[in-house]
Parts: sequence; C-alpha cells; structure tokens
Amino acid sequence: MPREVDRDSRRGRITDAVFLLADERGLEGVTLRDVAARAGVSLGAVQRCFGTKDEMLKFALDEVGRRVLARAGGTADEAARALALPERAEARVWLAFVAQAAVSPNLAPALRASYADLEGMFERLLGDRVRARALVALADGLTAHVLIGHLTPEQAREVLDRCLAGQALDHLGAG
Amino acid sequence: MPREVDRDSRRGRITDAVFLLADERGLEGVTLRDVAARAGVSLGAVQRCFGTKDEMLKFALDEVGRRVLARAGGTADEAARALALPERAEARVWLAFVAQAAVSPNLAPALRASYADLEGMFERLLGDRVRARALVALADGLTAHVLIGHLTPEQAREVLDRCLAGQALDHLGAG
DNA sequence: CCAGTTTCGATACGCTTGTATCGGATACTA
DNA sequence: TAGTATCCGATACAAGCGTATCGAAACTGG
Repeated sequence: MPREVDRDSRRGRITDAVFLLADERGLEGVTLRDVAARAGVSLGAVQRCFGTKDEMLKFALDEVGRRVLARAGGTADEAARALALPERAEARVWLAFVAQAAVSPNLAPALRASYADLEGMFERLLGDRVRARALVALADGLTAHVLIGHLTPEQAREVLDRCLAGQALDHLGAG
Repeated sequence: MPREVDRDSRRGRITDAVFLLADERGLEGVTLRDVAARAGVSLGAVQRCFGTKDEMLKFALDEVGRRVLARAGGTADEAARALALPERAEARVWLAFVAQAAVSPNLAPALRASYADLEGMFERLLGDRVRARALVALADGLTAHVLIGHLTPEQAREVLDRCLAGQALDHLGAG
C-alpha cells in the first residue's frame, strides 16, 4: 500500500474547515474545493474521507452537536448561558444546519438527536420537561437574534438573565 | 411601446412562487428558472421584474415580514401564538431568511427592520422591552423546533401556554 | 528484489446556475 | 399609416458545482 496518512486527523482538519467556511458564508457556501483548500488537502482527499458531500455535512453536524453538548454542563444557569451565548462561529454553523434540516430530510434526524440530548440534559437539571423545552427554545431564538444583529450579545444576556430570574416571561397574559 | 403586462401583479405571482419553492427546498433551492416556471412566466420576465436574484429575495423577505406582522395583532397572547405557530410554509421561509441573513450582509438590514417592528409591537402590548424580546425569541425558537421535527405543534403550544401563564421559565435558577 | 495492490493528487465531465444578449412583436407618435 | 422606441420571451454564455476517472507513487508479501 502507499503511505497512509492519518485518517482521523485528516477528517478532523476537514471538519474544522467546514466550520470555518460555514461560519463565513453559510452552509450553502461550503464547496468541496474550498473545504479542501482551507484544510490544506486535495479535493480527492475530501472525497475519499467522506464519499459524498452530504456525508461530510452530516459528520460535521454530529460534531457540532457534540461540541455544543460538551460545553453545556454545570448548573442550569451556566448551561443556558453557554447555549444562548455560544461561540459566534459555532452558533452560525448550528443555525445553518437548523435551516437546512428544515427542508432536507436526511439531515433532520441527526439534528433531532442533538436536540433530544440537549433537552434531556436540561430536563435532568430542571426536573421539568416543559421548562427544559422553553429554555432551549429561548436560547436558540436569542442566539439567532444575535447572529442577525437584531440584539447585541449584552442585550441577549439581559433577556436571559431576566428569564432565569423568573421576571421576564411572567404573567404575559396580563399584558 | 409593446403591450405592458401588469407589473405589480406579476411581481406578486413571482413572490408567491419564491415562497412555495423556499418552503419546499429552502432558500438555496430557489433558482430563477424554477421560480419562473412555478409563476408561469418566462425567465426573462423574472429578470426584468427584479433585475437580480438578490433583489428578488430581498423583496420576498420584505413581503414575508409584512405578512407576519399583519397576522400578529390582538392581545399579547394572540400575537405570541400567531408568531410561534405560524403557517408552516411561512415559517420555513422565515427561517430560511434568518439563516441566510446571518451570513449575507445585504439581507440582514431588511430582516432587522422586521424584527424591530415585531419587537415594538410586543413592547407596546406588554409595556416591557425585555419581555418583548424574550417572547419574540421564544416564539422563533419554538417555530424552528417544530419545523425540524423536534417538537410537535401541540408540544410547542404547551410550552408557549405555560410561558404565557408565567409558569415555565420561573425561577430556573433554582434548578 | 520484484510484483501486486492500494491510496494518492490531478484532471475530466456533465450539469446547473445567474446573467447577458438578441431578434421579433407591439403600441404610441407624427 | 409609417416610423420608432420599447418591452417581450428565447437563447447563449461563462463560471462553478459535485462526482468520476486516471496515471503515478508507495508500501507489503513472497
């Protein structure tokens, strides 16, 4: 056989390149050629590592799910803040996958699995599945609003703090 | 001059076609040829109506913003439910634009304007800007989770009802 | 030391995309 | 009614995409 490069480290480098490009231009701006160039490998290497583009994206989606879950530990407050105010690049990748999964059935199951993990973690922390769902949804919404520039990170932090203190979404029915 | 077709109605038909296609395949699956075919006009007609693809998408974004805002009237509860549980097609179009705006600077301002309108409406209804932001973010998050199949519409409705009753996000810090 | 097999990077290919261009049809103007 | 300026739909075109293919290189088994 020819010299065999380290397959796993190569997959890791390629996945990192996918994240960088998805952060810069969105998921649709990720082309195999650009991924290869950014990762410092040939186009053929990307093909051989992942077979098809969809498989590469699916692998990247699983990876970002793992990273998000890994950082969302500790108390419910800490976890919520980590979820709502993530790394900007990571958040953009996540949002790109959410939008894509809404229309591409082959990406949706992996994303649903990540959300199920996330929701389960918050449910264990809070002891209430509905509250867990509310918190995850709120965090996702805040993250999206920061990304598009509707809120600053500080404003999102303020909203989250008020919600965590139980003062923001109380008694909305009275309004 | 040659016979002049009704420009506004043509723009409307083309915009409807953009919505249909964005709902089916996402915003990146919207091609000028498919839009033309779906609208029942020629490719050249689409070009002359909007000049470039970006302008067509920007027009569609403004239009969906108007529709969302138009349906979100009444009390805060009604508005929140209309926002969190919109027409499925409309929601997918909205999510697609959010994801796109996060990486394309020319689309972001129009989306920010729509969010500013929405937030202003809730602020008037609630008398509290932070609560308004929380509610809009929660609604957006719930909508996204329904679209990707993580929550059923009924589950999202349950979360929203608990939040509107002030029982879901209270005292998360104790968890 | 050589044959064989496997993986490497490069290139070729067919397809789709957004945009530009082009003759023909049309409705004002004089 | 003839001229003309405008707008129509069709087609042409260059670029970029994902994927398939190919010769060369390299490591292993005999």
